[in-house]
Order: sequence, then structure tokens, then C-alpha cells
Amino acid sequence: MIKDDLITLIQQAAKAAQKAGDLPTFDLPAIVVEQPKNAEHGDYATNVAMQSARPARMAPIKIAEQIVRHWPAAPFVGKVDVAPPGFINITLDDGWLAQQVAVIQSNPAAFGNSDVGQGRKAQVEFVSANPTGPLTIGHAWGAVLGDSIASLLQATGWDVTREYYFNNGGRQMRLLGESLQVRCLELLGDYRSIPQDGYQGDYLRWVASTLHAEYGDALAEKDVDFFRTKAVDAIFANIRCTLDRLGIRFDVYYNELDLYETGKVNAAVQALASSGYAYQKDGATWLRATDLGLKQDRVIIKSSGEPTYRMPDIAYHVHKMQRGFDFVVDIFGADHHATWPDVLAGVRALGYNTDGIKVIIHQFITLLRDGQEVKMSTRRGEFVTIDSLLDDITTETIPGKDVMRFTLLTRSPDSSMNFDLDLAVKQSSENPVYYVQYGHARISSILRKATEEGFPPAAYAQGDLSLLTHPSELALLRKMVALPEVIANAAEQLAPHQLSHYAQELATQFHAFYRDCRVVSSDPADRAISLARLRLCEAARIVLARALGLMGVTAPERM
RNA sequence: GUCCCAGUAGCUCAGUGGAUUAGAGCGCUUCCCUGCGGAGGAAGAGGCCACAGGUUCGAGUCCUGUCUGGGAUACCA
Repeated sequence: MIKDDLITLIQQAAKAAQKAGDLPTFDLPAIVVEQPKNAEHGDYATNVAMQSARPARMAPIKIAEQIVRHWPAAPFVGKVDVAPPGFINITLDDGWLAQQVAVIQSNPAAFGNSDVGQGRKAQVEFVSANPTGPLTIGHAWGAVLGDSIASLLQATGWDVTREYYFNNGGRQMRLLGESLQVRCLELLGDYRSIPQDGYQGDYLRWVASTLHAEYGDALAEKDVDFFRTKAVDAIFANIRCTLDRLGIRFDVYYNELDLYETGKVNAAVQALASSGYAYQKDGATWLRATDLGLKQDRVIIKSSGEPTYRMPDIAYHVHKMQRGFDFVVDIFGADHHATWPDVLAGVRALGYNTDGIKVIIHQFITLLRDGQEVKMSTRRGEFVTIDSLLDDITTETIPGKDVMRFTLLTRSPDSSMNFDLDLAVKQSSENPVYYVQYGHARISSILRKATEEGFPPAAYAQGDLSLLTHPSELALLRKMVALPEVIANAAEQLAPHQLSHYAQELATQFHAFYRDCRVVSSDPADRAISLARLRLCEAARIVLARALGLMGVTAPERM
């Protein structure tokens, strides 16, 4: 990583200056290297001299000058300048930049990856919707976030498990079974009403008609458990299908029932009791959360003897720890933000360190249709499914998931976004994702054209990269070379939306290069530069495809 | 009431305490097809970064308060 290398160089320079007596002896501050907005200030800058002014008792600009004077040689550094009031500006070496094309080409599938994970086990839990109905727009953000975060972790060396946690037992599911039963009996001419808090959506009618075709009048004899199982099966099949359309594949579907059946919930309850973190009051069992740094104690076993949702969640997270995950990411909607501290407190009470568990809370999407807010409810059967939106925004050449994923990955999870359905459908053809994909398709087209014009890959494989000196070529190279840092930052901050912004900037730089630099030229005198630029194009295509790939967006060769 | 997240261009959103001009897309106004894909490019209009204080050499970014919106405040999940 360039930034890390720079930090090392800065430290070496400062220490050398101290050793030479050009700088007083003092402890260097933590070195911050940033990328200036203004290109005139170089590719990287550090404020270390300003931060050292006080401990060194010296003017920042003087400190900067001494650091630069003792700067060690490094192939990737082209220029080091001092600028008032004490910035050190670093510019990458043009020749080195051009050579990076070869580096990228030598590693097309993994350029930009790093190894901070070192093969350790990470788990990303996301979606985790109970099978009570189809996946809705409300689930989309978590789905896309989770999958891309998982991809980022894989790219940074983690051994990642994508996991979906669900519950197919309990009251909610019994109501689902009863609701399906009502729909089935309807088909047999026996009309009843959906139970209180039952599920009124049409999708249960479709399940019912399938069952009716298979079982006929025998449905009248079936019990609620039968309907519950059938409902869950059908809905899960639908959910998996939707996930598949989004390009999401889970490694593990973990069922809450397993926690009970294998005694894990019970074991956790016992352990909490013997640890003293659980106590009895008003006939219920409480978690002494106030002793764990939280505001109030919480019920974990109701006076009815049933555990609250917190209890299996605690047992589940203990199980995650026991499975040896070094890093766990949970992705929840804003409605869960109050619950996870309790769960983590419970896990801590059982003696586990929860520092490795990160919770990403994404805000809600406000849906608008005809300018009105659409309130969704699975129970009432009022919702907009992911499937239906995908249908609306899919085009002949580009799957709808590209638009959906890219759009969602443009926003920070903290922002509560408005999503206008009419606008989304109408404007999907103007979505920025196409701008990026167009860049990829354009490069692919150039490479195809090159082969036709007598510049096949074998011809440009050895193109002379040192010919890449045009400002637009260098600007493109700078952006390409930034990918490793973008991936590392996005992974560290669990913020995949940085990828979409990067991809747009990269596409912009490519379009500028295309405008300024003729690639395939018929003039024999241009042959050498054509070969070099074809290599650059190929490398740019690789980088663009990687950025898109991490977002789960396709990189089309034609569109 | 208390807690969490937000408030940046007409709209949807980026923005890692830094360096005279705060960015992108969409929308709007003008331009650019006698050579590789115009789903592109060039230029322009459009902002008291919600408001008020504070910290700092330096604040859209940190702290406090106010206002507005969303979420949470269960022996529901």
C-alpha cells in the first residue's frame, strides 16, 4: 500500500534528520498521510511537520524542510515538496505509474487485494428475514450491503462466511400457518377470516392454489403444522430465488430452532444464572445489564417460561464465537439499534470478548409513490417486493440488480434515503451505473477493434509502457493505482459505498483519456504508442471490472 | 421525556480536522459526430454545508444547545 510505504519513508526521514542533528529529538506523532483535493498539492500530503511543531519547538516549515532533506530514495516517489505552513507534498513518479500497468495485468483477478485478514475467519450475517413473506425493498439495502461487505473482506484476506439467520418456529410462524390454512380452506368453499395479526398478503393465496392442485380436498384434514411447514417452504423458495436474482449466495442458513434443539439456549441461560448476571424478579428471569454498562436490566425469560428474543440471539452469538470467527459483522435495520447492545452484553457476561463483533445499522428507505410515502407491512400484505422492482428496471442487456445494487451502494448506511419508485423506474436508464458500465463496454470495444485492426493481445502484450506520459494517461493511471487503498479503506470502515464513487471517478478518467488520446491508430508511426495505450486500456478494464465485481455489478463487454 | 441516525445545489446523495474556487449524478442553458461505442465530451446557471454558540493555527467535518425529519424506547421479533 502506497500510503503505508510513505509513512515508513516519513519516519525514516525524520529519524535520519534527528540522528544528523538537524531535528531535535522528540517522539514523532502518529503520521497522517492524506490525499489532497487539489492536484497541485501532489498525490499525497502529510501534516507531520505541523503536528511536530510543538514537541520539536521549531517552525513547521523548518521541520518539513529537514524531513525532505533526509528523504530516502524510493522508486515510486517522483517529487517531495514543502508548502506553507508546513505541508509535505508527495508526487508519484510518472515512470513508476506507467509500469503499474504490468503489475495490474499480471494479477487481473486480484489486483487491489491485500492480506490484513491473513486467512482468519470472518462472518457476515445479513438479510436474516423470517420466512413470513417475500423479500421487500426494506430488505434490499441490508442484502446489498452485507454481500458487498463480505466481498470486501474476502478481498482483504478474510475467510468469509455469509450467513442468514432465521426463525421458523414461534407465534409468528404459527400465525403464518393459520393464515395459509384459511386461504386453503377458501379454495374448498370454507370461508373463515384471517386470524388477528395474521398474514393477509396475496402470496399465501398463490401458495394455497399450488397446495390445492397437489392435495385437493385432503387439505381439509391437515393441521396447522402442515400449513406452517408448507408456507415456510414456499416462501423460502421465493426468497432464495430473489437472492439469486440479486447475485447473493449464502454459505449458511442458520435456524433459530437449532439453538433450542441442541440445548444452546438452555446452556446460555444456565451459564448466565451461575455467573450471577441473571436474576429472578416478578416471575421472570432478568439479565443484569446494568452491571454490564447498560442503562436497564432486561427480561430474558418471560414469566410464562418462554425466552424473549434476546435469549436465542445471545446464544446465537455465543455460538458464533464458539465457531471460531475472529470477526463478526451483523447488519441490521435501524429498528434493531436498541437491541444489539443487550445481546452483546449477554455475550460478554458469558465471558466472551465482543470487540470482534461489529454491528452495521442502516437507516430505513422511505418509499415514495405518486409523491406519497408508502408504508410497508408484511402482515397486512402491503409491500413492494424486490422482485417486482427488479422486473421494472431490468433492460435487454443489463440485469435490474445492477441498478439496484449500484444505487444502494452510492449511499452511506447512515443516511436515511428517499426512494421514489416512479422516478427509479423512469430514470433507471439514466442511472450512474450505466456510466461506469459504459466505460467498461467502451474499453472492451476498443480492444475488440484493436484485434480487428491488426493489434491483437499478443502484439501489445509487450508494449512499451514508458511511452505513457500524456497527462490524461497519467491521471488515469493515478486513479487505477488507488484501487488497493480504496478496497482497504472500504473494508476497514465496512463502507462499500466508497466503491461506487471510486468506480465513477475511474470511468471519468477513462473517458477523459479516450477523448485526449487516440488508441488504435492506422498510422504506422503511431504503432508503438498504440501498443502501450492498448495495455493501459486493458489494465483500466481490469480495474473497472474489479470495482464493479466487488459491488456485485456486472461488467458488460457490450451494452 | 430519554437515546440513536440524519439535515450539504431544484431532486437524490458523496465529502478521511487542513492549504484562496465545497463535489457527483439527475434535471436546466449553450456547444462538440469528415478516425477507436454520443449510455460520451466541453462550458454554464444553481450553496449563509438547518440555526446559534464553542474548541483549534484551521471546522461541512469535533463539542454543546435549539429546530426539523426518521428510528428506538415491551415479559413483540
